[in-house]
Amino acid sequence: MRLTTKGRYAVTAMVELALNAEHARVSLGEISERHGISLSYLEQLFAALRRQGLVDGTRGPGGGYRLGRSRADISVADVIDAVDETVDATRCGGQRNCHGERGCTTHELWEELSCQIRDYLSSVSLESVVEKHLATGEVHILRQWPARPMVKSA
Amino acid sequence: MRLTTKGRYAVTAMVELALNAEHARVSLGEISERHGISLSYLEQLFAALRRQGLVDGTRGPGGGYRLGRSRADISVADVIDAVDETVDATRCGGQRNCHGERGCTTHELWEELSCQIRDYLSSVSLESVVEKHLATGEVHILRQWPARPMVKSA
DNA sequence: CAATTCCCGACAGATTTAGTCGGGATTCAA
DNA sequence: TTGAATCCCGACTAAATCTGTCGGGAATTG
Repeated sequence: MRLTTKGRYAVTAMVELALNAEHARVSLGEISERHGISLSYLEQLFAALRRQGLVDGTRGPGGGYRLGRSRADISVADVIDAVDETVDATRCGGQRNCHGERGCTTHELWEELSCQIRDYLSSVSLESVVEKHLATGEVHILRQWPARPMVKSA
Repeated sequence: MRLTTKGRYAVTAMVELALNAEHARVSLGEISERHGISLSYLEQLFAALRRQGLVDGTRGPGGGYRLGRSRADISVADVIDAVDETVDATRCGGQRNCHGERGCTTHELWEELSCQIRDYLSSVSLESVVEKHLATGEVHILRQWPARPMVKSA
């Protein structure tokens, strides 16, 4: 588990999606403008999120992204893992280190710490983040597009 | 708070120190050989740790590093912060982003998450790490040097 | 059709990581 | 006093990663 600005961007963007209603779409352009993240960079991040099934994109005007499943069902760890995708790199199997008979006990140790952090972040869902957020500050829905009207002719 | 291999190296090395008795010294050469980390890189990390008072170095044969204070009094967060030293970079003061009247609520949100991770890592002392480690695996003291004999003439 | 948006891959600059090198300074012991 | 061990320091470099750009394409809507 690594924590970088990349993960922060991803979580920020995912929270933006979570703030919207279940079926509303949010375009990357909106997120880009709102948070000053480059559109193409967002596209890269969302490509990874899409590969993990965390988001679901629709093309064309009025299109955009929405969460791939319920926001209660997506954890912060899911999001960070999706964009980081350094699967292990900590265990000693692939490393050339770890001399002596003691092996890599301290590596396992770090792995354990890493797991605990992951456990913690796995326990935080987008829903809980949103709720905490709503509790402290006002939020408005953001899109200008007609947001895929419920009744076609309305 | 960021989590990278740099922090992992630092924590690994600090645990190595914590595994030794209060007044025993461990040289960077030993740690370097044991974990396959370059000596000079370790020196850089320890320069940062020393600046924060987390370790205390002694030169000359039989010298080395020991913890700057009790291992119960050093948290994993202390160690990671010492080598990362990215003071903020998350808040919006220095950033050119955050358009619109909504400000950077999602930034604050991330900051909050980040704080929670930090809180968690602050609650984990080197001592607790060592204890957990001792509970699961065997450990031997590592130095070959006479380790600063208690009685000079013995 | 035109506009909007997702989608894709290659590229490039900046930053960070990781490591190298060459030299000190200090301490210990022979 | 000499030599070895070790910390200490700064500059430099190579590789990786982060962050962002560019140019194009495909799907959808109106």
